Amino acid sequence: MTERPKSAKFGEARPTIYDVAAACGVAPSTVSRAFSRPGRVNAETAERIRQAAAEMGYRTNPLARALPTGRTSLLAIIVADVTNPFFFEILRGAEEVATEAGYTLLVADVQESVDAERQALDRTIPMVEGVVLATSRMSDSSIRVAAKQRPTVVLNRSMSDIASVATDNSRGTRRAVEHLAELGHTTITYLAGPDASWANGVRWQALREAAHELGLRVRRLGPFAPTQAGGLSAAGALANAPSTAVLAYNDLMAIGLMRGLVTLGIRVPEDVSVVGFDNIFGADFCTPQLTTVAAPLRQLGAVAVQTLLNELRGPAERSPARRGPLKTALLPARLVIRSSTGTANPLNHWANGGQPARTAELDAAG
Amino acid sequence: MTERPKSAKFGEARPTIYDVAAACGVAPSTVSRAFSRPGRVNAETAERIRQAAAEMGYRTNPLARALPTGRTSLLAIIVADVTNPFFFEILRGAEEVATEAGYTLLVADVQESVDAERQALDRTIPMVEGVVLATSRMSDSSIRVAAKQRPTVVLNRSMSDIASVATDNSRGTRRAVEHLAELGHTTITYLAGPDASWANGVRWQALREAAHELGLRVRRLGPFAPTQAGGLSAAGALANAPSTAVLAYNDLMAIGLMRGLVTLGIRVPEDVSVVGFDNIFGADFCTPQLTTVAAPLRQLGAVAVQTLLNELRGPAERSPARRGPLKTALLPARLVIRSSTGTANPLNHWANGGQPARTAELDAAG
DNA sequence: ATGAAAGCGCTAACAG
DNA sequence: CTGTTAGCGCTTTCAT
Repeated sequence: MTERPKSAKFGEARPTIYDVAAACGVAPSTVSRAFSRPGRVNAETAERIRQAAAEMGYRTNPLARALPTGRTSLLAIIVADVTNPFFFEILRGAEEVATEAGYTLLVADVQESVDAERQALDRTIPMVEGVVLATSRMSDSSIRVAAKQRPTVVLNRSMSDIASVATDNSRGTRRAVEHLAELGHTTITYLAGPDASWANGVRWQALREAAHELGLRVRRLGPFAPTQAGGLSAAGALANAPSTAVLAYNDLMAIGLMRGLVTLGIRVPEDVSVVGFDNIFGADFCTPQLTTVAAPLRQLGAVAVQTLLNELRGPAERSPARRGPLKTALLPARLVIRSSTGTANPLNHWANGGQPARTAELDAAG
Repeated sequence: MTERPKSAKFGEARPTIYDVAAACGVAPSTVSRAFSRPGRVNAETAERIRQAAAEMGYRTNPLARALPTGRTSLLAIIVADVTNPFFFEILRGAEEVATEAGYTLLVADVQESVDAERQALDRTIPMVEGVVLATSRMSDSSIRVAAKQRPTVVLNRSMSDIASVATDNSRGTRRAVEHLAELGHTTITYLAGPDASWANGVRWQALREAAHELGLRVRRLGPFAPTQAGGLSAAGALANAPSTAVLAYNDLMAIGLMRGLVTLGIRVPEDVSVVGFDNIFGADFCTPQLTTVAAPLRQLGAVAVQTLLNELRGPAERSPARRGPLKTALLPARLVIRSSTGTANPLNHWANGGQPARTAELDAAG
């Protein structure tokens, strides 16, 4: 080992437990205990050790500690796209509880690529004690292999054999549908997101059920990219299949959609009402302000890490018996009504006079 | 060492170089070399080793490697607020080049708290090879103590003895002032951000200089929190000191300001033109769309990490001689003109009829 | 080109 | 309660 960062010009060769032990006339193991197992050492001795350590500027070396124990105090969170505002508050929530518990959070951005996701996992897993997969694009089986190596919890997804936490999309969707029904809309168009997205499936399904119960019809367009650009292109598709109410896969898409709509001369909410999902940063200042099913972002991140922490502490609990599938924690969503939704206009020229839909129009029960 | 994560139920006791060595009939050190020092071992032997390793599922243990060498392949980036869209693209850029170089990025959110920042540093420094401080709120001297422990680069700040990378705020500000001058504005109000912000000082200074040269007058209001809420309260302050043109410390504030202005019945850009800084996510879909001095966000993150990597490779370069201060890398900003700026209306009732300013009105040369 | 051996700094039995 | 003694898995002289 030639030039270690610490010896070269950085760190000035930090003292070790040996140095402290020598200075105090005790064994290194005692110093070790004084720091890692307070209580297992005589109060006075401990105090003497702490004192000396402080003076010498001793700091326990996390690497050296991690090697024999595996406790790195590191947790990883893999996000599909750091650039997506959806994750901001999730990260904040996750960091908060991780830090609180003495852990450091390692954030890996995989840019919506399954490949990058697998790589990130390969890279980080050996260094961390646990992983939270936020909106993973990987298959269930790939996730299971990761979960075999380290405690894992999935976010925004539901798996029967892996701890999961997600937004209660069904209830949220239902609230949105009710809102639209109250405004007099009779047909709702769903702008689909990625097929690989768990939430996409759940939202569509919930929409169909709620619509069925309330006697509304639904129709589906897409899939589109879950981005502003995706929403923009959805505007074109929608123009070919007019509708008075749209439920977009997420806010980003909804915002893009609205921008696309104005350029086509279609007004929101006069001509079309649009509802998004998530309530991300910006939903309150786009024009018109977006009505959306708000996900409890901060809480989602917090609960995910909390769950992970619990698994780290007592993995013995559910492992042996494995009685029945794990229930996924469903956090409540709430509908935030703003200005992008309005009463359905039965005389709406645009929605009634458009060309026939290019997409199959289904009865909700279909 | 009782139950290591790997032995319990996770990881199934991964094979070590000893296992691989035994399987190949070579010494462990040879296996080690085969992986860490390709070329220093016979091509055939190396191949044989790789083969066996692959079959046995051997993976080098980064922790064990890090202990003797200090090479953790970890870099830390400390951000003031993960929730601030300003950082999204910076993180993306940083992650990209870090990953590219085989490093993993550890993102720490310090929620705008100097205390949390110091803690985060304490926690991460021993585990990482280098640090980038993105928009640190700490004092120069605190930064220097960190830099003494690990290679460090500061982002959005300029220090003479620490590698720095920042946006060329002066030129950017100047472009904004020119734009406003062309539109016929004669007085520009600066909405100040945090005093502790380096960019805040630079922007204000540049504004004064540019205004002086172009014969405009300037005035300053604030400081305000660099958030939408801060901008909202600035709207009130501005109402007491009317102006036809405003330069806000950042986009978040500009957006908040515009929202506050509409509630006061003041129109943008008819009554006031507003210009922001950074061009964050949302600047293109707020109403009106924001004219702003765009920072090269992605590039900022990328260059910061790149600089750090360079320091990691050759710290010997500038250390001994230390000939003169380090020049900070200044990345070009560009003015993005959208809809929040318009021609000054000399008959503007609001700006001319308002109450006298509560804030000192200074001549640019003052 | 390869082997033998000595750690990196800390933790964890196992005695005493 | 504290000392002794082995390692954790890998890297790196130093020989051969």
